[in-house]
Amino acid sequence: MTEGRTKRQRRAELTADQLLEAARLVFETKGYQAATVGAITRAAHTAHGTFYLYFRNKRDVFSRVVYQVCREMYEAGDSVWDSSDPVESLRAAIRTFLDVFSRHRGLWRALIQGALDDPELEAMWVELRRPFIERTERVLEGLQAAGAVQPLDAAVWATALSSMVEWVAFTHFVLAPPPGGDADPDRLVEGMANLWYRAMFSGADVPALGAFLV
Amino acid sequence: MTEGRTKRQRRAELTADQLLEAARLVFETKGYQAATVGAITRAAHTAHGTFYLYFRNKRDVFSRVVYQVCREMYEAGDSVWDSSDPVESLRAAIRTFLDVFSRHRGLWRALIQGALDDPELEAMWVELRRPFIERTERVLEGLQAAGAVQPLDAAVWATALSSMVEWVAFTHFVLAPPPGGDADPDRLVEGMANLWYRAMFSGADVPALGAFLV
Amino acid sequence: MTEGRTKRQRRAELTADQLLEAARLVFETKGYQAATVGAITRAAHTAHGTFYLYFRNKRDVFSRVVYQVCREMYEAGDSVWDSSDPVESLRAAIRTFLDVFSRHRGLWRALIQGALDDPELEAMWVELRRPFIERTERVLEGLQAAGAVQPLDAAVWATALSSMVEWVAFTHFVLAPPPGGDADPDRLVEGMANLWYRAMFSGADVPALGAFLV
Amino acid sequence: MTEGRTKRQRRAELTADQLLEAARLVFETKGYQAATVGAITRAAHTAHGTFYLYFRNKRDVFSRVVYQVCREMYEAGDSVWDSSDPVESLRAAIRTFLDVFSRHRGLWRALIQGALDDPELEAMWVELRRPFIERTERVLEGLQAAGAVQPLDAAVWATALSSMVEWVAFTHFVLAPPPGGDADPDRLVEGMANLWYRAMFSGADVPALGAFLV
DNA sequence: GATGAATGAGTCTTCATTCAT
DNA sequence: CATGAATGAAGACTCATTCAT
Repeated sequence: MTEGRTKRQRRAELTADQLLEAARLVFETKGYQAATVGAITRAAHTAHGTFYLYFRNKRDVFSRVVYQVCREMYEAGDSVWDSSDPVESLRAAIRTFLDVFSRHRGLWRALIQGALDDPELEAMWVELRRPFIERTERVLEGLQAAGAVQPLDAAVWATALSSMVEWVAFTHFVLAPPPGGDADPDRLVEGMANLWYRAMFSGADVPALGAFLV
Repeated sequence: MTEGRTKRQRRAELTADQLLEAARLVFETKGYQAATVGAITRAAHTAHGTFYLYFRNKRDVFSRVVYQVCREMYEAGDSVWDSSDPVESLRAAIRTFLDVFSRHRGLWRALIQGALDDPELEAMWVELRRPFIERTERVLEGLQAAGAVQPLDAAVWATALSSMVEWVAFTHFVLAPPPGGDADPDRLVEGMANLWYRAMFSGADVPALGAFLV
Repeated sequence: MTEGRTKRQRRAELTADQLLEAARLVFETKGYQAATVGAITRAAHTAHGTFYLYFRNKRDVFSRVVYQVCREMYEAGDSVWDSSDPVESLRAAIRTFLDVFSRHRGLWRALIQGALDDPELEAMWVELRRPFIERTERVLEGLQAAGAVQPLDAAVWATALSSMVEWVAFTHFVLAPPPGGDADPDRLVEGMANLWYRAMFSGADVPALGAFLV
Repeated sequence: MTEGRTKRQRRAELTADQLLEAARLVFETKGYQAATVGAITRAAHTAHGTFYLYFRNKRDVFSRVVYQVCREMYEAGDSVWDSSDPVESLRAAIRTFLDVFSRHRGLWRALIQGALDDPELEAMWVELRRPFIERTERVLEGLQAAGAVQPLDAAVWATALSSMVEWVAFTHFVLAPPPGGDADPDRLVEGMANLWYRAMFSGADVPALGAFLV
């Protein structure tokens, strides 16, 4: 009896995994709106109706797919902050982010599509971004508390710097590259690490800006 | 004869304007995908078929609507760079951007939706962003040539700083604010101007970063 | 399990048959262009979407409907060629053709409409005609090889004679009869059989034609 | 005053001719259903509304276009029947028909489309065909009265022979040629002239047909 | 657990025709 | 005579979701 139930459970789990994996594939290649339940079940070699045994609807699978990937992303960022060289630390963090991001470019596109299509997905996405930003915020607060950087608005800076990396990644890896020049990831990493670094550790007084502006 | 033609032309222009305005309204409130030609003509008090007298299809109106707004945005940015106070210049530029942006939040949502839905809109959007970024790039190059800032990768920095402002604006004004804290535009402006400023004009040597990181 | 599947399959087959039959009816009465998927599903007591479960589109159903009828037509012609009386053989063949043709007059109209509307249907139609013509061609070649008829261009004759019967049938049974006199099928059969017969088995030398022509 | 009116009339006639010519072009290239009033006025460099000054609707222009061409066709057939060689006479008549036909293939397609689409056009077409058939009928009656051919049903034969040439022309010049063998017009002419000739002037007794049939 | 047949709402687009100028 | 702006009806096709087996 127990064995029977276990067998069933295993079958069910297998089916669920198939569907989830198929969904990821479909969302990745087609985006959120163009992905259909039919395409997912077809890719999972499952009957159409089976889908609704495991997921409430398209939104439901999607959020599970996204959740998985986000966790991976967040965890990837954990291991990088240990260098003693500050610039190298930043480089590594940014590079890791860009790596993971570009590996899932299709899914990112789908994520934005979904978030703009469905308020619940939007809320989910906002929630998923938060830990990333808050981690940065804590770093900045730490630096500040230690007197390593001049006073700054940690919350805003965290948002701004995170947004910067996120949106550069998006426009470079998700959008079709503009004709003429594809993105060089290394250059992006170097440039952003440098920017970030200087912003945090600057203290110089500088002359008026006006003269140099177009 | 001429009067007759002019009268007709004026009527036609009026109709076109009605449709364009109605389209803006509809895109702004419903987003790109949910906007239908029917909704637009209804809002414009026009027969359904009249739409196709002036626009090839949904994409066509949309790009015209977006084009209008983008021009407004770009031009709004032109008048700001004249202060002699560098930080104030930055503040003004960012504030202007956020202002215009938040006035068209619905349209921005629609723009991203459209760009992710339709490759041609995507291309258009990429093209619309470019002048903004290139303007920043020219500013950075000017500063560099004048020796006012340390050497930096102007192209990447321009992309990064533009992306930062754009994406902060998007996440704060387009996405539903997370429960708990709405964005304070002034604080965003202040924070980003400060960040930008320090990044550009920093020159300090700084201690190792590692110690302060979580 | 098997029973369940069979039951479902039977239901599905039934639905498909209903749709096919409804489609035949609709095409027959309305012609190709005026026939709509909506009319078909209404006639089949089916939801609109159900149609697309069994057919790709209008062309698809149509070609299946036509295919069915053409097979019937071709097979009807098989059994006739066994009389020992040559004229009677011809009569029977032509009469059979005219019979089947007039039973499906509406469909023939639709077939020509469809063929002139859609290149793929045109190709299908050309292909469906071929076996009819080629059968006649083989008959003519057989007669020639046996020395029963004088040398002739079998391919052209087969085309010409087939076209004759086909187009006479069309103009008499599909087109509205001209005011004044409906066609007498028997007379058509008799006349064409006679014509065909004489063409094949003539050998006489004849005087100049010119004198008798208007 | 009179001159003014005449000028106007000339202008009007010119416009009408432009429209008619444009219509012929459009029908010829697009067929009946796909031809639109818009396409015609565009080709005629005329305002859309101008069309309705000269024609009641699409059917109206179409029948005028077709009428023109049919007259040309009928007249082309007049000059051929004077050879003293009967076979050559037939050849010339058939060749002329095929020539004119193939020069207007597009219009023939449109004619059939129109006739099957619109009962009035159907009636017109039936009426246009009649003189062709009746001329043949009179020839056959003449031959019969002179004892040059054996008794035959002149009406049916005229219909049958006309249909033969007409439909062979249609399937060879209007329909896309089946892959493999395009039509050789000369061979068609020769074969049909031969067939027609033998049918009319045969008198031989022939053996049973059955043995040679597949 | 799994199946897959059935549903039906929802939108874009074309075009003949009218009529005020 | 000529213009061309406006009309609005009509139809194909997709797809999320349900439910009987």
